[in-house]
Amino acid sequence: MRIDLEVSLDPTLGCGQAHRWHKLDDGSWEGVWRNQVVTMKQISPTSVEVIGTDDRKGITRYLGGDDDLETIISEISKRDEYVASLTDRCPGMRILRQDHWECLATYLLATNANVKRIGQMVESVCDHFGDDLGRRHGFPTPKQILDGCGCIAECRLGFRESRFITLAERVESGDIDVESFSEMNYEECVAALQDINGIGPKVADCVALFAFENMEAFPIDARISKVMEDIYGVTGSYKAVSAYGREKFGEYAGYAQEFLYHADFISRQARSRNPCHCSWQKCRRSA
DNA sequence: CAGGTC
DNA sequence: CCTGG
Repeated sequence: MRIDLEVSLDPTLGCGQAHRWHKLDDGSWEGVWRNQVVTMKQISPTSVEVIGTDDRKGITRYLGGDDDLETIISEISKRDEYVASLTDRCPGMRILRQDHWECLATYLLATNANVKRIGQMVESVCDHFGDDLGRRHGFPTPKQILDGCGCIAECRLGFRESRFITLAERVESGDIDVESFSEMNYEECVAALQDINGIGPKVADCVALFAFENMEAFPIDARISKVMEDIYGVTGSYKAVSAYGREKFGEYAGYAQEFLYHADFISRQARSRNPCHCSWQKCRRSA
């Protein structure tokens, strides 16, 4: 199935928003979406070939296809020159609309772990408890996790394990109604999320942005924290830096965050691959 | 020490 | 604090 949409899969699927997409040797992306093994391949800047589902509307929505990129980019660009300069470099990057439960449970595991390790933990949890889909496993429901939780130690979640089980219990019992979060505005949503053990301000912002469509959320992770200091000279508490981002970039601050994140990701990647960039700077300085 | 949280 | 790159 071919989808005509301005979207760039590499920065959208491969930069840490969601954790189940793997890039295959042929350049396509394989992941699991709604318990279907889905493959997406970039055909042109404005079209992708999707295999594994025929839900055109659903997958388009998942890819953030309902967002008007032109409006969003113009809005965040007029608020900041630096972000404006980044948007051209990364056309078609979008914010995903992830499954509510999967996103929440995944980001609960994301504390104090690097991207690679988050992916390992998530994949392990899926392999242990999720539906067998052939090549991959689905993301488990709360019930599947609780039914199989005797062997959860094998997933090696560390100190996140008990939080993960407790979350599954609270959702399964109805104590937490995940769907109710989508009715809330940003402040309410983040506050409700932070009532969950193991979820602080950073994870709450990520889930509010990537699952519950609060596009003004501005999550501050280690990378963005450095960017905010280096580019804008902003330091301080999580609350302060995040509020600065929301106020500066406005209702689409989450998109601004993704552009800042992606630009830093690319520049660090280039620096580590090309050490002579550093020596060039030294030469220049000594000259 | 790592995309934090208790 | 768990665990692993």
